[in-house]
Amino acid sequence: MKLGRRKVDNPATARRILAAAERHFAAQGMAGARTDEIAADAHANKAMLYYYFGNKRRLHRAVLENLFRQLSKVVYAPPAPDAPPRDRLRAWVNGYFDFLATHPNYPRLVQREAMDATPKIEWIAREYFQPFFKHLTGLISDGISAGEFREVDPGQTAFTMLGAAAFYFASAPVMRQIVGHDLLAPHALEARRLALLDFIEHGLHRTHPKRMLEDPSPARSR
Amino acid sequence: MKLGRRKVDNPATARRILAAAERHFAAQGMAGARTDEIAADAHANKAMLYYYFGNKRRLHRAVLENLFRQLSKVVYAPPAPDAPPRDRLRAWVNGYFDFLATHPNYPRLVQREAMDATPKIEWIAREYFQPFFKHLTGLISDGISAGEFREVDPGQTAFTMLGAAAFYFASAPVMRQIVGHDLLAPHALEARRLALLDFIEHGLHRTHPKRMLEDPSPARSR
DNA sequence: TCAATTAAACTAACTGGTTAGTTAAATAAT
DNA sequence: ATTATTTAACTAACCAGTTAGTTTAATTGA
Repeated sequence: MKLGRRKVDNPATARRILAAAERHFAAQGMAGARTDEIAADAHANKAMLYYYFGNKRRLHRAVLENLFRQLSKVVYAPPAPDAPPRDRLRAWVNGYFDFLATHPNYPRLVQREAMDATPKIEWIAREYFQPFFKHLTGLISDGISAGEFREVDPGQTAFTMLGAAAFYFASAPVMRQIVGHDLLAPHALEARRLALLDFIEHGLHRTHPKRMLEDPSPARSR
Repeated sequence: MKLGRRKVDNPATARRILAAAERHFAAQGMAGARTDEIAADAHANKAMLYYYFGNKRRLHRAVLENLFRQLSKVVYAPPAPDAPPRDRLRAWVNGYFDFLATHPNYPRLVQREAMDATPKIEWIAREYFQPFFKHLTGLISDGISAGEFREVDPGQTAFTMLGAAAFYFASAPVMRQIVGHDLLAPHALEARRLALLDFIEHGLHRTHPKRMLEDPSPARSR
């Protein structure tokens, strides 16, 4: 009789713990993060972590699910279902980019999971990565069918796009030391967005219209 | 003056430990890897790990330096110093790709370090990442100056290229579950190489000559 | 040639600090 | 009054690092 009666919905303590755990898991990884430090960072007693989340692994999972849920809302929303593939793909990239920019912990958390060979996180692949990936390849396929994109391999192109986007954010901590400025600063982010869209534009499209850079999209959140 | 048993410079045990540590650090991270498991995997007594490498952190550092040394040999070698930038960049991409393909632990090890915000690994950035990055941006700048490439931002383009290459390899463990086949299998790697070169070609060059896909490069190792 | 010598290479068992997870009791909320 | 929330103190396991001693092999000297 496991009654999952926990009112884990709202309590401020649970939210503080979740936020602190997100930071620590992103920075140190699941194995490197310390429950004592998470609790201290959340201004909570360590026992609260177990009271609300059971154990370290389930806390980690809760962090991931919380982020995936937020991402799903943003990235699957069709801003203009009947718009040309070119615009729909650009809107998707902008949406994904905005999410990465506003959730700086996400790329590192996910990259860490993606590098883990253990099948213990198989649910992540099935539940989130797979639909996410299929959605992107679908957008690319649509563009090819419509004759707007070159006849690239959608899967390969999806890898390239995801890598180009995720690597920038995941590597930001070290790259700061290399390029000498903060990659996550607002103006750096806008430069990255434009460069990304520009490169995709030229790599993917048969023709290179100027409009992709003008950015009049209704999908942009900011 | 000389007495006793002669010291052999690179004992088999030390090499076995280094190889096992590379696998474990890549798969589990520095914090997640267990010294007992590394020693067992290397068929060595755990004390040998400390005998040869001092402690866990120095073993980890030795793993990284060993790989960086190998990479440096491959990726800075100018196959044809006076060749056109287009060819030099393609040779560079091929060399880097070959290194990633033949050293599957490297991308995950490096990505893990890149995500760490701690300045304890500042030597990596200064000693290896910085020259590596500068070299790539230099190649791109040369191509722009020569009028062969579009006037892109070299730094942004380097991020895109590195991300597109590294993400594929670093994410291979999970992506296998998503796309249903092994991304590191020989035919998958060749497909990835071609897709990468093709996308860079179209994203970077002013014109899109067919020859980039023919691959008659002398820089290819296989 | 062959034992004595010396340093390198190795092993099994141990240690102590760290860390995930628990408990029992107190307080706040309904 | 009963349940939800919070706390300090506790415990058991884990795990990096050590130690004390053994084996192997190169070198020396008679």
